[in-house]
Amino acid sequence: MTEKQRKILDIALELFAQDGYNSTSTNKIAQEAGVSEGLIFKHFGSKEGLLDYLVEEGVALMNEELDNLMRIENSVDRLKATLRFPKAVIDKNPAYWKVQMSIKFANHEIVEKYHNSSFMGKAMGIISETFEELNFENPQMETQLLMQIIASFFMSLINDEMENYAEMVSFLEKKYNLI
Amino acid sequence: MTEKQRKILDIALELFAQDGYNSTSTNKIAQEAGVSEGLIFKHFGSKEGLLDYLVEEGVALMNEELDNLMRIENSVDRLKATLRFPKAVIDKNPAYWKVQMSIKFANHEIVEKYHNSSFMGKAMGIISETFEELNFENPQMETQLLMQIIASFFMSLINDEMENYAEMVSFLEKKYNLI
DNA sequence: AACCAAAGTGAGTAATCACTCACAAAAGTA
DNA sequence: TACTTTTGTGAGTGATTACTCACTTTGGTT
Repeated sequence: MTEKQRKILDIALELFAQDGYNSTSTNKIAQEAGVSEGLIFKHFGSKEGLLDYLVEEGVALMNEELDNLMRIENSVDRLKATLRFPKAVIDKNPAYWKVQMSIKFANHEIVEKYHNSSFMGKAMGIISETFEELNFENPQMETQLLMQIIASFFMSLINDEMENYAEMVSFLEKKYNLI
Repeated sequence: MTEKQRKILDIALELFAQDGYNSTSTNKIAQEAGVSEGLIFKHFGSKEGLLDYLVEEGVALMNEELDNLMRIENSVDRLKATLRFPKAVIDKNPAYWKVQMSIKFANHEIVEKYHNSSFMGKAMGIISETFEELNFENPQMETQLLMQIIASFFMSLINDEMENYAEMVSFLEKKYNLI
């Protein structure tokens, strides 16, 4: 990976997150990266190829975080960490998830392409296992509900719409009897 | 409102919902509506003016639905109806909410403009009042959590990602002791 | 030094975009 | 009927878009 190649990716990620994929021109990316526009296409083939690369990086990051979560042995601690997961992940790399969200609703064809490589399955596995270990009455529905809640937290955090995240976490900890 | 004016709105709503606002050209709207492209601008000023009109219609629809919800006297029944609210609303007019979601993440400037006219405040008022009437221990946090859950349901339903909505509703009814 | 593949350039291109405008048809209104 | 207003047309425009291509520069190998 060349220095300029990395620069293109970094600037593209920043601009995609800030202005959206569709509203960011390859011309602007080239200018801000201090690079000729042609180089983008030499390296990534197309604008969508550039997005592909960034999405893959995001997926890799998310899988890493999920692996860390999975490694927590104690079920109670794992569930606690799961509740804190959205904020922890977003604080590390907000741009990747802003891009993911912006394409999820705007570009239907592109979303279809990425849908398979989703990490939802892995996340569901972790949560499901946790609720089973904790002997919840209906682990499947508990899993599905918590997945919804976490997804919603992701969206709110990306839009800076959740000031009292910590309070919400401790509220949920009480509900789940984790004290 | 002219016949052609209504036709433009209907087609625009359909195409915005299907392909997204940015990916829908005024040319295509005109063609599918059987109307000259100029007429769109004569009636709505700009492409964004057309979107404004549709968003206002959506806001009016949502406020109507919220008023209906508010009119339910019995707290238990109102909370039950609140849980069914997302599916009930989306089943009636899916296109409006697909458009709302697609612009929420793609067009940052446009979102800012609509953010004030949000009906979130009204929804929060209804739910908050319900939890207080039902003597929940922490009505504020309960409200915020349920708002998140409902928002998540909206998103999942729009993307056709929730097959067992009914099961989820009855699961939540048990959780909230509504049986 | 001679050579070559990869990295990098930047002017150019065809397509698409939202939007304009001079004009025509239709619909009131008197 | 004579008029004004509203509704409607469609060719045209400048700006922007993603992408191409002929070419140059750079870095490493023999």
